[in-house]
Amino acid sequence: MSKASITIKDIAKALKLSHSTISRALKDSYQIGEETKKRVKAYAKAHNYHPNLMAQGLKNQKTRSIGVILSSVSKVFFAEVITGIESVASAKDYHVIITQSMENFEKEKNNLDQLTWRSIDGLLVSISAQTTNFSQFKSIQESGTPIVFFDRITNELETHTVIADNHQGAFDLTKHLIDQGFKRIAHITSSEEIFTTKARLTGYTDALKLAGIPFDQHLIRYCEQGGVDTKEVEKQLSTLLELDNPPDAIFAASDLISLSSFDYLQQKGIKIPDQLAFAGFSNFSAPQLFNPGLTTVKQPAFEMGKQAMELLLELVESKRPVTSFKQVSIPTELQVRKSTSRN
Amino acid sequence: MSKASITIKDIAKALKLSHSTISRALKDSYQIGEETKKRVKAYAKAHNYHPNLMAQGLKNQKTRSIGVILSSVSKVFFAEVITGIESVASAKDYHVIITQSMENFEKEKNNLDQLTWRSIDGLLVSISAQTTNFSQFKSIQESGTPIVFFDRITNELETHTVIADNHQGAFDLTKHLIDQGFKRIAHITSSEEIFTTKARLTGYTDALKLAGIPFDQHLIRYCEQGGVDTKEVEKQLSTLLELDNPPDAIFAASDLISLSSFDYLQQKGIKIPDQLAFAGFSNFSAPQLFNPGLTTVKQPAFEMGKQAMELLLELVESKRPVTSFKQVSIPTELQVRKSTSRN
DNA sequence: TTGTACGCGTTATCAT
DNA sequence: ATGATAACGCGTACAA
Repeated sequence: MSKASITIKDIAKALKLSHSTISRALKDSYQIGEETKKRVKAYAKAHNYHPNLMAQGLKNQKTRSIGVILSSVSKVFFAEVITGIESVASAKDYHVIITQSMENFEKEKNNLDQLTWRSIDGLLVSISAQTTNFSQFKSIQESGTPIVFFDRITNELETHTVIADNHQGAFDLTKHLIDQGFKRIAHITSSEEIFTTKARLTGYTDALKLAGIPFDQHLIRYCEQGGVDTKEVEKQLSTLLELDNPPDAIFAASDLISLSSFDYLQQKGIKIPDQLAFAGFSNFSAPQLFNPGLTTVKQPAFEMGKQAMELLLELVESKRPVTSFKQVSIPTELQVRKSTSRN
Repeated sequence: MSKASITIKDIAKALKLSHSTISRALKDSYQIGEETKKRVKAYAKAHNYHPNLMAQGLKNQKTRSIGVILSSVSKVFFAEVITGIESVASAKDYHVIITQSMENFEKEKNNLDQLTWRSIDGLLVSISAQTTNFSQFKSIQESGTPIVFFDRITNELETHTVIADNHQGAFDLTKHLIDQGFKRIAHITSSEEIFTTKARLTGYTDALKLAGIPFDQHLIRYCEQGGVDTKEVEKQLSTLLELDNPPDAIFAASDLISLSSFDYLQQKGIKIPDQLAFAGFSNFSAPQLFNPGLTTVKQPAFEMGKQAMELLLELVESKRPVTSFKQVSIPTELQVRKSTSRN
């Protein structure tokens, strides 16, 4: 158990100074002589001194830890977001506690409780598909812990937000389908409530409008659980396929939904894109290897994580209360492949 | 900044007891009367008391945090491992600090330094493809911080290890290929040094031996960087394809290598499985959607993370030094799909 | 059965 | 320019 780590007191003894002098010298206090500073710093470096984070935290009421709530690390999108977050965190000596809500409101609440009593300095959240009540987030914010929302955001709280440009991504993809000659484009998406759903839906409708294609409510299918349950997606899909006037193209709104849908269509023996075109929002690592290659809208995951973390640390480290907030929106990237090509 | 969190002192004042009595009552000390215990606990619960982790840590020289080093969270395998780790951690009130080595020895060293001076209670490691020097791990272990290795392990340190049964997985896959009638099976794998490489290679050779197929050194190709660099994989592949007597099947040893290889073969217009069969170790979320569906050996990622964390916490929480160590090996799962079917 | 006093490593407020 | 001392919240040896 004996960590060989050295403390300020050790340095004080060795250099025959008081521990407060050491502390000040290490923080470059103006009250300490240059001579002493040098001696202290040299000794500290030589003996690989690092401040004890718990002692610092106890004193300053800061933990230098940031909580993150997202739906699941197994989604490539979030894995990349985490990498973005970490890149900022490690540079600024914060550490990151990641929790997964699995799209479940209760789990999200538990994570929130856990993180709260661990007394994190700040919180980064992509809200779950089930969440409609934000009182807990609000009370955390009011108690002084800054929150930044990313990906799945809300306007129930005033704070920084970071999203992919969902509207533009959905617009681009829909327009691409229209340009390919598809006319009945179905949109299978997540819970109606959440932010991304709305943004993507308007991107979709705007593209239709621009092309003069009438909007058909029957072509919009919601998955309340965001597609965690495969059955849910399959049900919506089969509803679509059984329409009197079925779609000729499908636009899936997320990784999970894309996956389940694509799988289901394959199983049903439906030929893509000949019988039905298919595309979706997705950050799969290898959509080109699918059968056929999958047209995707890719979200700038790393960049989103990075920027969200930067904004959060701004709030955390700000001396005075921040009152003006940024709504960052980062462009998506349309990658066209075989699954949407009209022969 | 004012967290509304309540402390032991607050409870003491409210109940007109000393703070040490409160502390003891909350830990069910035998020296405290049942009556008092009840009152204290009731009050604590009612006011949502939680011990301040930093104060506890400072006192006990424990952080209740566990460091993790792995190559990249963007690999589905590791994402699932993390979920397994977290499932144990959150149940036991530990938190997990995840760092990524990106298969780079220097980064691994930095992560190790970072984690060390954060004074973690234990360390979970899948070593990078480049690592050949274990002195830093050794000194951490000697200084009293327990380490458990998983996935990429080493026998340079004495400790618990958790792996997938790489030998069996490689054996099963190779045998499957042989049963399908393939005779020249190439194996494209990671750095020659690392543990998993060796285990998979012997699984491969054992299957060949059993079938009476001669071993051909030319069919074994190593990627020193573990496939982070696509070019590296492509080079090894093209070497294989240009052999006088080229392979009729390829067995890739990892996610990354599978991906790069499969992609390259597609680009070259090589028909799988007709011209060349293909299979690999991989935890892709949807190998069935590939073109063609990919035969894979899947590693029990969640289970590995879970067991590794459980073993680590055993060490961390053990009162007396542990001297006997477990080498856990968890079965892999062969999933046969089109990419290895002989017509 | 309960209270007092001290220490964990650091920082801040005094004083010198 | 430097030192002594208190405080952050908790746990525990020692007293009572």
